[in-house]
Amino acid sequence: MANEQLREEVGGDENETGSSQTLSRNLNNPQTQEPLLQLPSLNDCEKYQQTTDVLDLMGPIIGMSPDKKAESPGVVGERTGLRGVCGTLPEAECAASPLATSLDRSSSSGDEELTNLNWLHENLLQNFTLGGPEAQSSPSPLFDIEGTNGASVISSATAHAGESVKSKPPFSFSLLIYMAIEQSPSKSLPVKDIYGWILEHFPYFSSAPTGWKNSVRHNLSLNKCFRKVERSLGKVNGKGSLWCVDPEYRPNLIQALKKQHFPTAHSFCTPPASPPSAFSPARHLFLQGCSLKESDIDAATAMMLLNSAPGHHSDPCDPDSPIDLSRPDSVLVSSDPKQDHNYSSSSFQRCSSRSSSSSSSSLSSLDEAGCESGQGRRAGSEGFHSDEDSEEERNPRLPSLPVRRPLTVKCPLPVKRARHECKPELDEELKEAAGSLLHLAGIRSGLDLSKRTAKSKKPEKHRK
DNA sequence: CGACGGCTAAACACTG
DNA sequence: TCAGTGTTTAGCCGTC
Repeated sequence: MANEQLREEVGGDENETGSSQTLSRNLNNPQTQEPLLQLPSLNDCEKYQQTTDVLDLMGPIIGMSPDKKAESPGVVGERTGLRGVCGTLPEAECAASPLATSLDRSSSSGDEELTNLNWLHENLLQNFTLGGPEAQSSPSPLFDIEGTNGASVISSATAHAGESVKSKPPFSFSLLIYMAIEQSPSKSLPVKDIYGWILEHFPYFSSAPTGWKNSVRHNLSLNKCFRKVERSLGKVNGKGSLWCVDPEYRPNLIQALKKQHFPTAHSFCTPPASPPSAFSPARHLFLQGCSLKESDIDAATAMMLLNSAPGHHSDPCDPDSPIDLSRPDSVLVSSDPKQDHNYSSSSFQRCSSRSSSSSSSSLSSLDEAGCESGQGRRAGSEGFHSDEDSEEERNPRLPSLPVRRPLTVKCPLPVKRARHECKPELDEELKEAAGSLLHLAGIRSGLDLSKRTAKSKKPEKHRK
């Protein structure tokens, strides 16, 4: 039940050829069957391959090939990369996305300005298709990150990485979980699949002591960002629940991701060679599962942002909309380092707090559809605290998920309407995304990487 | 120095 | 019975 509804919500049946068909649906205008996104030519892709590595960065996270999915034990092969872009967005809105149109323009304009935002957007969205049929059909290495050619990319990166492959990822468990969940088409994963995703993307854990699984579960249980969704009728295999990201905390997680601290340098991160040099290290991000530069995480962040913003128009009232970049209080990127660790900024709550009328989030829908989690949220202590933790929220046994969180800012508009009303703000979203992309491109001032120290520098184990 | 975030370990209960 | 899952507690470390 839960699964079915989740799948319905994300816009497609995951079965059958699932990925490709769903991707087609997401890519094509349902009315005209015209492609919503003009995919660049192969030549373009190859050109980009020569000039940037950012796609390599995005690949494993955003659009791993279905083949890879199948290989992954934990990650059920029911995701498509593009889902992340338009998965929860009505196709019509995807079609109306200024981003899509701008991409059309840019992809045909032949603009080779490396710092051109269109180019960046194009690159990113190209990469968003990595997991889709285009990825499968395209012989371009860009679209075959993990396929035949991708293997070489990976091996190449691994060769560069050396020991770093076994380095601890610079992400916190909550972020790992978040990424795993966000990468799932249904935006929810069982613990096992979360394990699988982490293992797949961060080989470090494959050789790490199993304690990390405990940590994952610990995070899921304690971190308020994650919510448990009963599989209920949909349970086909095994025990356990599905876990999803609480939409209310999604911005927090994204900010956390954006602000994640990283090791500043790693031996394998070879100096960039091509013009968009700042992209170069990004190649290794999720292939290494470690050793990121801050620009790398910005890339990841940009991915996440784009994953949920342009084209995937956020409805400020729709918790299902990952983030509304147009809202200044949504993806709040504070310059205050103190806030970097304070994910509980009330503005987040304001922006993303679900209204009772906007409980159309995947989770809320699930909840309303009868798959009551029955667990509400526990009194999370780890992760992202809400300033508005009410007594109700602290009561882990209150089953009223949809109204679990007190409302602070109401969205006066019904979901559907609000979506339309927000469209003029897409420019702002694009600007936001552009900012992230500029970060991604290394066009940022004063990378104070030196300020940041590796969180994972402490030796594994042996601590106690 | 304290608060806080994060990680790890452990214990326990529940469930398939 | 067992393994997986979920929860809780405790302690430690690093950062601010």
